[in-house]
Amino acid sequence: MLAVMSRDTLTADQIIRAAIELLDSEGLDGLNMRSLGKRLGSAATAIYWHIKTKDDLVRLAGDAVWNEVELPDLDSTNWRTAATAMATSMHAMLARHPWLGQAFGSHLLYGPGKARLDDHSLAIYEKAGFAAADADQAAGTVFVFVLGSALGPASQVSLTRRLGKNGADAERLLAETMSRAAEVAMEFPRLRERLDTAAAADYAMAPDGSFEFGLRAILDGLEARLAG
Amino acid sequence: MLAVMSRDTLTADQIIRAAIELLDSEGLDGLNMRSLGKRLGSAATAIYWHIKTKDDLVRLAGDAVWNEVELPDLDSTNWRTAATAMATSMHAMLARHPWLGQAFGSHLLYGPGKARLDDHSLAIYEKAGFAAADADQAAGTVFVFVLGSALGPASQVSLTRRLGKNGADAERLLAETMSRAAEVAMEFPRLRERLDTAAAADYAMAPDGSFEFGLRAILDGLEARLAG
DNA sequence: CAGCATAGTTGAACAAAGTTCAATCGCGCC
DNA sequence: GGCGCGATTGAACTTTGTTCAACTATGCTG
Repeated sequence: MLAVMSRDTLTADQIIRAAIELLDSEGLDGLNMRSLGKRLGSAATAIYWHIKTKDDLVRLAGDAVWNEVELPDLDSTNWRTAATAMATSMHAMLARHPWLGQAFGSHLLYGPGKARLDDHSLAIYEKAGFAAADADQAAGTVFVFVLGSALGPASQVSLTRRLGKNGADAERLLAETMSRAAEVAMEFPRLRERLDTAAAADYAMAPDGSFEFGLRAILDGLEARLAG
Repeated sequence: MLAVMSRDTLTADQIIRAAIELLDSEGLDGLNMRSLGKRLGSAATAIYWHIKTKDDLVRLAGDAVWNEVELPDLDSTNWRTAATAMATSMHAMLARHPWLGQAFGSHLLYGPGKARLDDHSLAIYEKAGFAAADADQAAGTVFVFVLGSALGPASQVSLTRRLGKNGADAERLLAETMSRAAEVAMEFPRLRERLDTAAAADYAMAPDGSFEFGLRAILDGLEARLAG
């Protein structure tokens, strides 16, 4: 039945796990087959026996990490607590795997992992009292917000890597980029005002606590619709 | 003063405009220096006289398209109408340039175009009555939602191009991908239910009207916070 | 136990794409 | 007419995804 291999042989799971590690540390464009092969202790081309293309690998890795999102129990909590917990867990997952946001913009990730998520989040909004079609859209709204929130950090990882590649000090160049952004912002009254108070460079990214703020606002809006 | 060139010579503006056209039709990974050169009627390497790197070009193109977003007049409308108009205009812009969502996840776009947008959107939420810090977060929430909404379509463009590259019929392969997604969804009760009613393949993307739905919910939530 | 089929690996090699560089071109100016 | 410099060119180098033919080792079958 199960063929037991004595030889040290690769498996798709092993490859996917290693790919996720590389993606986490190097970003979406830091993943390449040769260094992945090295990490696996085999030739880069051995991977192709198990996985069709790099795009496929990204899709598989992308779908795998959705499984890290915790699905709140719906029986013991009200919908809003559940919705908050799930969005927060997804947010945390995206912080661990910033490349997923990017991948979502280019690889059309849809597999069992994402389906598991979608199903549960629909359950939450149906429990809240939304009709099927509205539950769809409510879930989509939260999903899109959480995903969008991950793009800024993803950008930073990607950029740091790209800048650091050509020998130069990555941190310094990133800081430079940020300060150029600040310079641009200086020309606008409201942005300038912010630069005085807050850390200038952080402006391009989302300010602290903005995820919680946004999530609360969205759920408030959804809740209001239920009441109305 | 102004050096007038008789010879047909490239300008950065020309290059950026051509790059935007290519990006629109081919997606972020469809842009390459050689075909851009061809479109400009010059060697690919001539571009490097005017622009440092391809990454820079993407940043410049990305910042340029922000300028297509219309800034509503704040004196003649209430904040909510203005916020809706601006978000809708940005949504439309992203539909014209789906690659911008992707670029935002990898190139840390911040320039005059984006600053112009940020400034105006802060003005809207300050007018609404938010204190400076809250206006920041309110603006960020809407921004992230609109940006996130663009990732699905971007993904589709990117994928279509990638799939169509190797000779195969892009549409057919995309349909196949979608139906495989539908197959996965079949294993989950709530998703299956939707596949019965709606067009199955569209599920992975945002359903129709979900942008308007989400935007309304977010603004409802923000408005409630002002009242409370 | 010999030999064979087959799963799995390897390194060479190709193609696409970003970028560098030395050579050159052509325009305006002395 | 020749010089300088802004701008262009094509060749070439590098990185990276992928293919392919050769090879290896493992389990199976006679």
